[in-house]
Amino acid sequence: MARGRKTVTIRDVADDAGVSLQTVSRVVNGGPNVRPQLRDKVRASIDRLGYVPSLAAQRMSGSRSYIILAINDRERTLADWRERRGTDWVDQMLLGGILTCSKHGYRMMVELIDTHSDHVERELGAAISALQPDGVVLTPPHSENRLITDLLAERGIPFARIGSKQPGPGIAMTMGDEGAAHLATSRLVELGHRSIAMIAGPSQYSLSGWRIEGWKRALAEHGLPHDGLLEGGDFGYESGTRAARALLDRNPHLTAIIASSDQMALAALEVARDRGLHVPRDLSLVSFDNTPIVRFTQPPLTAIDQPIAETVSRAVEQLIARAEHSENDAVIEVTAGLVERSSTALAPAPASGTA
Amino acid sequence: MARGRKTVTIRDVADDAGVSLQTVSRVVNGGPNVRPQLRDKVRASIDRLGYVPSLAAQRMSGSRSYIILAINDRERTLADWRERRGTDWVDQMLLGGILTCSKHGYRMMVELIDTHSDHVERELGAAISALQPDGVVLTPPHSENRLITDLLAERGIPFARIGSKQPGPGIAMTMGDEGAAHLATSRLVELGHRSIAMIAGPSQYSLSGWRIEGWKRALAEHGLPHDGLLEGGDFGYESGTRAARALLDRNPHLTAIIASSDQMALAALEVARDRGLHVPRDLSLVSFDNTPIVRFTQPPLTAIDQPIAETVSRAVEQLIARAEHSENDAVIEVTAGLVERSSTALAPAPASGTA
DNA sequence: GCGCATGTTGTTAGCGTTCTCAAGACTTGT
DNA sequence: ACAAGTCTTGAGAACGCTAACAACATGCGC
Repeated sequence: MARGRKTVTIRDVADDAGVSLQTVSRVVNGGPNVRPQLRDKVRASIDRLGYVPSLAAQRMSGSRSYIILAINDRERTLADWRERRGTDWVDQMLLGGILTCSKHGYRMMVELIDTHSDHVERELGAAISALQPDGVVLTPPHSENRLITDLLAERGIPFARIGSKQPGPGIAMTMGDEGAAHLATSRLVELGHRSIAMIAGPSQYSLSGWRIEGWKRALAEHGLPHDGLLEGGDFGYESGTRAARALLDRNPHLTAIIASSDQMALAALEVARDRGLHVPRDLSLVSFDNTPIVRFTQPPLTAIDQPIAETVSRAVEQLIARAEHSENDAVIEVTAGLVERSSTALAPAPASGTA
Repeated sequence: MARGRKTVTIRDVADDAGVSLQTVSRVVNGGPNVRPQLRDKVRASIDRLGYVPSLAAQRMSGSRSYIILAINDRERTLADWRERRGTDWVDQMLLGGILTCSKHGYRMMVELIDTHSDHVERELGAAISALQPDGVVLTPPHSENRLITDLLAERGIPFARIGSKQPGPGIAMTMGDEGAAHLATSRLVELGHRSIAMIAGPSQYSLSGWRIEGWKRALAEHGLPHDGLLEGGDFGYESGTRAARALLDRNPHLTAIIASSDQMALAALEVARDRGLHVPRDLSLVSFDNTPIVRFTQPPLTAIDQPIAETVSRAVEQLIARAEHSENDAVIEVTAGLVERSSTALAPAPASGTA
């Protein structure tokens, strides 16, 4: 029982079409020098027999594995998952990646690796040795981990660092964090806000820094101060609560907060509600990420849309190009947009009498 | 440049340890008859050289590929993704799968396939031929597609059908839909509700039917009617709006709705708000899925928690067991729990004077 | 001490593909 | 019409690993 019908191999096709293995291989791979007549005959055999080359065999003999590996932070992923926060990285990245891979005849595989562990190298090395991927996509906070990038560079595997601006080795891809923060801040200024705070992400993510820069730059352009208006968080809900409280305690005239993640924005929304502040009448709120959650809060949140899927998709395309004909490293910036919903509004008229 | 350091192969280890290839292979695969002394020596060489067997080579020569393939519905996945609904299947399933796979030395690969297309067979056949997975996880609505299950059965590949109760071929795994619906309904009855409606999922998913059954059974147990209290949806937001409106129009005394997806529950929440009905004071709401979204709505929704990750995890374990030593098919039921939040409350006292 | 089971190691032959190189068929310029 | 190329096809090796078997050591009962 359960005997699988024998697999159709290239040899079966060759026999069926009356040609050599090599000719079939050439047809399959779009080889250049095959007579049209023969090519059609071989194609017919392939269709009739339902032949599909074995990925493993292709990897064995050829130079490519047709596999792109996507590396995620295990710790963060698992935390997100267990606590049922939106695991936005994973699904957006996976879908963007899978689609683009399959468009080019590649496959995407996801690997979870601990950043904090001492054996990042071992874990990554093992994955690479086992899979021998043609390219690797690194997500923060792996993107700027020297141990990782050095290892990949040494092995000569093309890789893309999502959320990094450092030129080479590897392709650096950013999602316009500085510009996005600047955009959000400017928009708030436009709405009349003069005291605009930021809840930043953890400093080990460079994008946290860029967002702070964008925010500061926008404030500076309008001659607004930023002292006491910055709090740090770890992207998680609880840290958002802490940060929002601290900001509101410290700045009685605060009218707007930009949070570096949806979870922290949600927390800020809750803090505002607790204190009887109406969003957006009393306090405007902008978040980063634009995960599905923020459309269904009350009010729905204005958010910077992180184009994760698109970024990964473009990263994959770059990697495949490098796998097939070697190209140079690059720094690529995808721009993020602002999706205005109902958590932002004109700044309240300054309470002239108070404090 | 960019020449990768040559890969460490089993031969390098063999030479280093002064043994034959086969001995190394035995050590790597935990073979039974190797002298401890030699085994340690080989292990030392493996560690020193950082050897990890090539998956492709293992697949080529051995009978296993160490790959589990997870099949998702492309259409639904893409729709969810584009519209930024929570792509709950994908990430929960992926994470549950990846973790369990890697625990056993396997890898999980995700494939998106169109159910509606006429060439499901071709798409799936291609994936199987290329990857030659040791097991396949099918998610609804693929789980009961004869074309797919027949193909897998014929090829002798173990597979698990998530969301199916039909015994064999393949492992059938359900997430206790009938029981969960019964539980939610009973709980509402307990809270004093007498008119409890359901917004069901599309009929092509058998779980839609089971949920309806559980709901009806609970109602019947308490002598409550179900006429006019059922509406169908497609799991999406818009369909939920339509269904909720129809239910409220038709049943003036309606005090509770169970929705077969979070999106539809969200829609119902919005419809209630539009009509000036307070949730949960005037209307109780229970949803299915318990995706991250429902924790942050106002009020947070009571929801049936679909243990997707756990189910997939168990499915993977079953598949691996079958890949290694053949076992019989099975029907496995994982039970879903009810997470009570603030969208459910005691039924309002019947408005005695009205209609 | 002999025969035989059992434990341990090595040898050989593939797995399905692509790469390299060589050989034959067909052009082309003169 | 002939040499020199170009296009087309095929043969054989190689990729890294495991399965199957062969060979040798070791232990045991008698």
